[in-house]
Amino acid sequence: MARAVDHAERREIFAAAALRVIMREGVAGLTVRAVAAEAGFTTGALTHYFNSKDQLLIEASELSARLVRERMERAERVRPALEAVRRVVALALPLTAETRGYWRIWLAYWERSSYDDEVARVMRLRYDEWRGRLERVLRRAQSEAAVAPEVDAREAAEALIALVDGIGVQVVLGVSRISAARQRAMFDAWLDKVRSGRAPTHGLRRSA
Amino acid sequence: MARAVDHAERREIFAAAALRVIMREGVAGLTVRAVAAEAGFTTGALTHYFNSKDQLLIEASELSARLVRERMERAERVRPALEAVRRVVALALPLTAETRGYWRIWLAYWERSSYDDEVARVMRLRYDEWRGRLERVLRRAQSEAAVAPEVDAREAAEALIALVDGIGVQVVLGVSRISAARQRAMFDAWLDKVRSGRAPTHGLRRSA
DNA sequence: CGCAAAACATAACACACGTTCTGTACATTC
DNA sequence: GAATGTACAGAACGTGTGTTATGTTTTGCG
Repeated sequence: MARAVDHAERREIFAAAALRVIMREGVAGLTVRAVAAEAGFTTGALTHYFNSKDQLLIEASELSARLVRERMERAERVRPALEAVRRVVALALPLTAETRGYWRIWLAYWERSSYDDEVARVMRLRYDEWRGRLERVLRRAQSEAAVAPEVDAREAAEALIALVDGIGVQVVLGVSRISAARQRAMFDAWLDKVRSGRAPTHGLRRSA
Repeated sequence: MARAVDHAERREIFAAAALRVIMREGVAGLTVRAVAAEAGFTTGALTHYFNSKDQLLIEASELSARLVRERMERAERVRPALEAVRRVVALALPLTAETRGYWRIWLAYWERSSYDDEVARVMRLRYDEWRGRLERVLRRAQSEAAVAPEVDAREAAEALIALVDGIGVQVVLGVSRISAARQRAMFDAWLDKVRSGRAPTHGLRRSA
């Protein structure tokens, strides 16, 4: 036997390269040759770790999820809960260049999932996780009386996802330069609808 | 000379076929052979009317816009203006199977526009038209005192577009079965924020 | 009619793609 | 230090692609 390299690590290198290719040229530009070159290898190396392009596509998607998950979980634990809602959503909004890159990737996966069942299945898992996270933190905010008790947490989470997705799309398309401030304002307007009067979270402003 | 067929009509036949192919298999499945077969012709016929695939892609996009524009313009003229807002948005929401088909097409064009400059240019025009329409009808509603005067029509239009896009994405992905009723409820909740108190449009409920 | 141009069909072309196959350097185990 | 399987490189293969080139039918006009 002979093994000097970490198998999982190499796979992640290729997955990360795939994400960069998608950011630059879309899923249509995602070829095994392009990914291999981006990673600094040849197709022979890539096929040694992935025996199909579909596997690579899925693994890249899972990498992108893993990259944000840790930060999301940290933001979710913040107290008070209403501030956690703010931080979690702030991580999802395309406020930074990095997040805008992720939005381009997600848009690509959305398109593909509309006719690729395997990708659709993975996307569904991602959304369940995302909705669950929002639902959880909204419920916590309710228990702290920061969100009105008559609000249905599940429906609120779905509405919030729709808002965030809508903002993400417009920013990626560049159809209207929605500034970071405007993104926050749109989110705050939504949050105001949902909040109960006696929330003690006033004056808490986050950085960019 | 010899011409028995309407040139523009034939082009539209191919453009419509392209839309159907995109609906069924995404932009990745949009091949000149597939479109020609879908239209009941061969590639020779297609190239007689379009000398590049990109031209076909753009023309198909313009067809999809034209198909909804007429209905949009009709809905926009409805009075009172607040009801026009409702109808225009209802046309955009993925309430029917037909509209859901269009959403799949638009999603495909979004993805492509993130790395194809020509498609991005066309998409930008579409969005300007769409935002302009919403802005116009919202302003009219303001002049009828159905929307609060302090609302910025442009910003409100952008927020509304984000909401509609977000709903559209979730429905196309099928990540959460947002019913037609829920879609309307989400829109109504948004509209309530924007309305002034003395709007005379209560009790007016549209059909599905 | 005759003929020229339009409206197609069909085939060929060059290329890029995912996949597979073959070859080779190298680290590890005996 | 040979043996052996890993980690790659690089080329080849078959297929599907957009485009182009070459036919064949159809249609209007003098």
